[in-house]
Amino acid sequence: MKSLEVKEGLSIKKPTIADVAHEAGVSKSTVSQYMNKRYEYMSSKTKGKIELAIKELGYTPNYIAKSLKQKRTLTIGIIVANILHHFSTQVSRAIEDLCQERGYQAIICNADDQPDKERSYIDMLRAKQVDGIIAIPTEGNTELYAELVQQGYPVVFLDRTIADIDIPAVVLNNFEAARGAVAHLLQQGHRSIGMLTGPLNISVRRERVDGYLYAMEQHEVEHDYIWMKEVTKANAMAVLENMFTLKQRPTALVIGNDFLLLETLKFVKSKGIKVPDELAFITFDEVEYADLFQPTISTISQPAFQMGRKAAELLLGHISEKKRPAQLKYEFTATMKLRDSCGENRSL
Amino acid sequence: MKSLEVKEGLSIKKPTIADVAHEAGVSKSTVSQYMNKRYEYMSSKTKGKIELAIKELGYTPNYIAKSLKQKRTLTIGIIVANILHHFSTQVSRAIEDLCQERGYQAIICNADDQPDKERSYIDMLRAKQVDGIIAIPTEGNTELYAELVQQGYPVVFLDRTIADIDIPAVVLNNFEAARGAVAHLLQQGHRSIGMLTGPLNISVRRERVDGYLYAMEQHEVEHDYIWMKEVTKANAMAVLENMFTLKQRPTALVIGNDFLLLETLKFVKSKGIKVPDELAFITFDEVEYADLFQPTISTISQPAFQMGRKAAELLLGHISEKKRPAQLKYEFTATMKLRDSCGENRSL
DNA sequence: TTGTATGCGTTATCAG
DNA sequence: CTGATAACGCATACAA
Repeated sequence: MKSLEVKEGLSIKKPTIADVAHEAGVSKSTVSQYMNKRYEYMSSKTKGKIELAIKELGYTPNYIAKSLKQKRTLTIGIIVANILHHFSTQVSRAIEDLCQERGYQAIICNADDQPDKERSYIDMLRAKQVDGIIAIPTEGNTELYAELVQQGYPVVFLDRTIADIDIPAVVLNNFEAARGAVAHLLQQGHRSIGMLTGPLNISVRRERVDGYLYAMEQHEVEHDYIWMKEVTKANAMAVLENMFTLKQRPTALVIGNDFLLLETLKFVKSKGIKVPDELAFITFDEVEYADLFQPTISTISQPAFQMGRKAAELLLGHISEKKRPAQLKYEFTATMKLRDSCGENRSL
Repeated sequence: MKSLEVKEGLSIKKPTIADVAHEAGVSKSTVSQYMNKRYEYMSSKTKGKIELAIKELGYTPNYIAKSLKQKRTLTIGIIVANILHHFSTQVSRAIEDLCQERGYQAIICNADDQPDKERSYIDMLRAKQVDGIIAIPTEGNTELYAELVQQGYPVVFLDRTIADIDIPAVVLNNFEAARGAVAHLLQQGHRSIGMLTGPLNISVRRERVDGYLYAMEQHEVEHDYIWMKEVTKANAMAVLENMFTLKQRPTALVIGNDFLLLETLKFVKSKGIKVPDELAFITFDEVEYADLFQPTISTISQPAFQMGRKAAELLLGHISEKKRPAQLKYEFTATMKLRDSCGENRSL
């Protein structure tokens, strides 16, 4: 009963490799060999002694010491925009899964889209010597990222990319996704189509807007029918209300993310607007209730898991191969899930 | 331009405290003093030299080395049931926020309710010398937790507790929450009330079932009207379908979590059941769409943020004070948010 | 096949 | 006020 050794409630000092060596009557290096499974030239007798000593003492190696020596921590950092967003949790989960498969651990950090927090997390992660970083970056720390890449430090961007920075990025084909959604709405007969997006200080959103505008222009829609609305969660309702008092108001909407979807749903409900007859919409991001809502909600679904996994593969590859991924951009495709809210099942 | 020093794309060795000492013409210990803001007996001249050298070299301290020396990592581990659950992300977020305030970092691990994964994460976290652990525990590693507590290692349980283990826990008053919900339904005139819960190998769920049964018995409901259904996400639909073919089928339901809520909604929708007239329900866990759904969904809402923050306070307190929290149980109260789905706004 | 010596980058102790 | 030196726990080259 090893528990007998630790009667007192005091914090017990953990046994070290030296203790094991002493207990087993061998040297530290031999124990070290054992721990790292270099059994090749080890007599089964010493092996047995060491095994016993380890069990006896309840020895577990100290990774901190190991890391200091080996200059790697088997840990990576993830910097997400906000862990409360589905997309962030999904990619985190995917990254974590791959890490576990490969013996790595991930530290998840919330930058909240604030460059200050982002910087402070990067600094902390580096101080902790994490072997690499996967980030959903803001655009406020480009010099810092440039510095990292220049030092040969493994970094992979996810979801977003930053212009002129030589860091591989796993992204969605946002332009095409938005363009396709708008094209579908146009084809359904809509002419006045709105786009509701979060602040355009983020590449992803700008690309989506570009796709939207491109589709509208291709279809030669009059300028009066183009409603590109840059909103925050706080003012989305007000903007919608205002827009819908106007004559040429949109009959369809492309919504930028699940948060804005909620605002839209709130708006629609409060005004008693009929979906999709009075207003059709399709939203970026899959939501769990898409199929259950009345009407069901059309979505532009991102392969979040695959994207997260890909990012992790690239980063871990970079770490182990010691050379950065070949491509600079790994693009994934969104899939439209057409349901009732964009008028799929009605005759216009 | 410090960037000039690192022309080659090769991985640059980071400057150490020794490099700074050399550059500044002082000793390592003096630089160390400086880094730790022990300026008391330091001439402003040396201070300046060190400052300059640090900037010159772009020196940042190595926390791994620091941790090895100081035997603390300023890192804690969080073991959650599943990061894809809202509750887990919310508590993680709350914990992380407090950690950041106090200069700690959190490593989030997904145990997926699998004791094996849980054990392997605990081992890994300990190997990495994290200063403490917050866990939503399974009941498959009680000996391991017993060992930890016996070693005086800081652990706090969250959401769940384990019998006979001397570890402080932050929990919901599940019994009372379930009892209250059932009492409300009874008061609304329901008699046949069902309870849909996940597998009962988890204390939280058993407590809720106890609360449910207590309320039913208090109200002297006949045994035929008690529908306690232990289901998984996979078979929930089938169980519901089966139950609703029966004569004494429930007219109201208490749902155990947001996953089962989705299944119930799917069921209700596929069968065209009218809520709340043909079936009323209330669910544990707040969902973002509760107010938007048709009908709006009554919820039993947990103060996830406060619970997470409390757990973090207890753990960080234990770590810094070096003695465990006074109480063994910190109980939070759920709040019922009565909306349409449990018949709040209709006359029976 | 195993042991000895040295260093990883810090901090702590104690002289000076 | 500052510096030399010894840890911290492990891995590795080299010796034996």
